[in-house]
Amino acid sequence: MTVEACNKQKLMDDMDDDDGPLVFKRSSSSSSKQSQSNSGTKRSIPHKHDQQLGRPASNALPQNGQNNSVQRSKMVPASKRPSDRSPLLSPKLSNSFTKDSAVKSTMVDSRPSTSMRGELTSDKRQIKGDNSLRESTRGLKEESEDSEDDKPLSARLHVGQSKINSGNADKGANASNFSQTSKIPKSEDSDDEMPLSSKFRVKAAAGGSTNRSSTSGEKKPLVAEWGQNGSESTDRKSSTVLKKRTVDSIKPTDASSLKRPKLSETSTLHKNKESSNKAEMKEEDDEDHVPISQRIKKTAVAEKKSALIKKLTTPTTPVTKKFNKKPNKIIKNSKYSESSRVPPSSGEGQKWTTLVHSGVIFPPPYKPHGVKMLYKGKPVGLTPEQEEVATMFAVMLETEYMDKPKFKENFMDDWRKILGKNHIIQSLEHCDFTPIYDWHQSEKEKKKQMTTEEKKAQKEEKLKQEEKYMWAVVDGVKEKVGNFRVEPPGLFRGRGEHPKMGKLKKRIRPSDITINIGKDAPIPECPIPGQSWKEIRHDNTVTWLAFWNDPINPKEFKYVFLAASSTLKGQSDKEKYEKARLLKDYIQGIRTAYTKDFTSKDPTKKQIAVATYLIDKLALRAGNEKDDDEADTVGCCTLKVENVEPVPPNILKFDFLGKDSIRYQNEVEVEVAVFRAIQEFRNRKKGGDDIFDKLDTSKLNAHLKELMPGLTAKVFRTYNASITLDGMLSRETKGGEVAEKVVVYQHANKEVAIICNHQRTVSKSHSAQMTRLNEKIDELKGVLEELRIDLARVKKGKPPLMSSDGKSKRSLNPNSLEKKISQTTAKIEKMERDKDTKEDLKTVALGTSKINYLDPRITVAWCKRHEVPIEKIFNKSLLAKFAWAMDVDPGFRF
DNA sequence: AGTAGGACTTGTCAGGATTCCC
DNA sequence: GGGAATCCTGACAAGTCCTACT
Repeated sequence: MTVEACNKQKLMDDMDDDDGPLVFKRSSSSSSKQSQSNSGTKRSIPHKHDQQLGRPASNALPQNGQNNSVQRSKMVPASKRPSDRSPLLSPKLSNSFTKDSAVKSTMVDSRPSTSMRGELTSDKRQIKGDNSLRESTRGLKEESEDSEDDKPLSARLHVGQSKINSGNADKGANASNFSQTSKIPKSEDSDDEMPLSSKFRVKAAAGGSTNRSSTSGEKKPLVAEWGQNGSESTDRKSSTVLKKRTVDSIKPTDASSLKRPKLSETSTLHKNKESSNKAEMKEEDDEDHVPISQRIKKTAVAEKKSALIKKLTTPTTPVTKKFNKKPNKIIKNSKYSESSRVPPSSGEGQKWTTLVHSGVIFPPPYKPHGVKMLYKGKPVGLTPEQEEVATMFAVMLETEYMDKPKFKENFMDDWRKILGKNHIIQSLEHCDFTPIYDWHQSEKEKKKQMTTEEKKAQKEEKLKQEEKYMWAVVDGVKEKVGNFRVEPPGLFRGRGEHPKMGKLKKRIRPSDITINIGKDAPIPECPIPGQSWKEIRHDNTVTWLAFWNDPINPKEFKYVFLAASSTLKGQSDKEKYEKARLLKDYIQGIRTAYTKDFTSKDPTKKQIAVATYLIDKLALRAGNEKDDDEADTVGCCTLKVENVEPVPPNILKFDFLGKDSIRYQNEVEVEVAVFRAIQEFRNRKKGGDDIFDKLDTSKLNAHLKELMPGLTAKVFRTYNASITLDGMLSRETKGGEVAEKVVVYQHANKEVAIICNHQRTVSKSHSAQMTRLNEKIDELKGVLEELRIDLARVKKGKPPLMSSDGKSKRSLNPNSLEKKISQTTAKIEKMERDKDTKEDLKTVALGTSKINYLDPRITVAWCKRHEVPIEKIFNKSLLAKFAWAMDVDPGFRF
């Protein structure tokens, strides 16, 4: 533990120094999704002529070089229209500024300067901006929404949040702890545990952290209804009945079970769950005034930490399985004897003891179609091998890749190798792939036209062929395999401006594949006669079942792993969240330490401090070094001078391409010390030079590990995401319908997605869908108006109005009319909610954070507390993936 | 200490499956 | 019943981070 004790006065001084406001601005530029040079340019609709490639009519494509996707987000009706919601709940509404406004909002750190969290947290921020502007724009809902859509995700949240905290100021409660050590358990609602980016909303409602005790949900824990592990799962379909191991059973030493031994009990005593939960809740109620982290007995905390530390440094001791809740599959008279099983991760990095599987399945060999493409207008015959590659290109005619010279160049280079030097085809310019494209389209159409029976038969046939590859037996437990299909050959579709896009991804053969399997297991038969596997290994320290070298980048690998629902994956998932939870106990000290180092004389220390601050505050990725043959993207450690522009007095403007070439744009007001440090790091450097020249991810992570065992840069992302969800759910869930609670969840989920910059392309049909919705709403409003008139007339004894087609309507009694009116009103409200939600989420991808960053136990516990069926939040595959989290205590807090 | 290799997680999208609505 | 909307899943690209080697 190298976090040094912090001198309180020194901190205060630092704080005074940096006492300026934190500003989060929206940038005025358009969509933050990607930023390729040609981004946003709608492609014209050529047909055969424009590039001689025979490209048919095409649609405009999204900016990151990928096709638009259909609307994917799950629409959950909002409980209220955004305009009716508290502005505190709606970033969008609270920031109704016009598109062109350069600085949309400003947050001020209004915290008393005596706050210990001081310059780090900036937790009490206020809108500095012009009230009248705010007022005047409040009415411009539609415009503001539109303008919001043009904002980078990263900026949206900050802006949105800015209004949320107008100066509540109960910081500093933990000040006395602050200087002691970096790992002081503290109040769960302490701002120190909140992501810096979302702190300012802390304590928006009184007793925010304690509302878990106030819901009726506790009376009837849903877990009982869901079943023990919540995963009904595909597993049941399996022909062989095997035993399902649970994560808890594997990891009896798990931190959380140490922390709350009761949980395990609860899960075992299934029938008594209700009462036991009640009892637990009562206990929690009694302790409501005590922060959760302090409720845990100190020894338990110590144990938890030491357990984790141990896990992180030494292999876990094998422990006999303690519980075996609701085994999904049990092999009758199995050869997989239970006694022989050892929990994964036991022994020296051992992940399994026995492993049986059937290897991988290969795509079918290429079937030539014989359709001739044109070269200089004349049909050209191609060998099947040449035709196969031509077809790969032809089917991509309608994609944005056709606008990328690099793609075409790489394709042509590789195709030429197959065509041979003296082939008639010498230049892509003169190629017309339309005949092949058309053939492909007609094949697609034929497939579409197949009858349901034919489709079903085909599906069954496929399933029959694949069934045996779909499963592995790990330590006697049947588990789903993730990606058992070998990738078919194709053209590499690198994202962004990947230098290798368009290159031929050659066909993978058995001789390319290394199989990993248990020593005593039968070696999978090679599915292609006459060929054999490259190598057979029996390495039980890894979880992969097979791998081959990436044909595009031969020094990299493609692995076959178990599916996300497998115990092995679940276990590592749980460990990930436990590590992030542990960070909660250290975060205060870590922030103290890096704040101190903002002004360090040691340049490396100083860079580490500033980088850690950015990772903590903005949830940036670590930023590993990249080769020249990869897309030019950056993360924190690889930020270039040109990616961060300091704007005095203390604003940093970020603009860079991150993972998947997704653009990150954000303007953030930072500590003055950080601002100065960044200015200094940029001094005497060119635009393309690294800001953090003394730093790389290994140095940064090595440093982080000194602060907390197992801490790496990415843990901050998990931590920030999960603590944000936990906090928001806790603060913002009020009573009401399930649908309203689901909206609260969506809202929290959305904020996390914004923090993590999880974007998606707007669906092609979005605007059409919105138009249709508006039309329907208008229509219903017309109906409503008519009903009201009829009611008034009927009450006066007059007949109802004529219907729109001029016929007279049946006279209804007032009661029926009133009923109709309320039904129609409800329908309109629902549609308005749907519309708002749809608009709200058109550029935000909620799924990624749900799958990767949000501790599922937060969600499960919240569902239990508020009687929200978990199926409203998790789909079938998430339920399977998070089976390990399903029996969490309703009182669980991250 | 630096680097490459290796193993695993995170991320977006396409397209199939399912549901909704007329 | 059929088409559109929506949901879900798999594919596979692109990250992170650990470890072993030099």
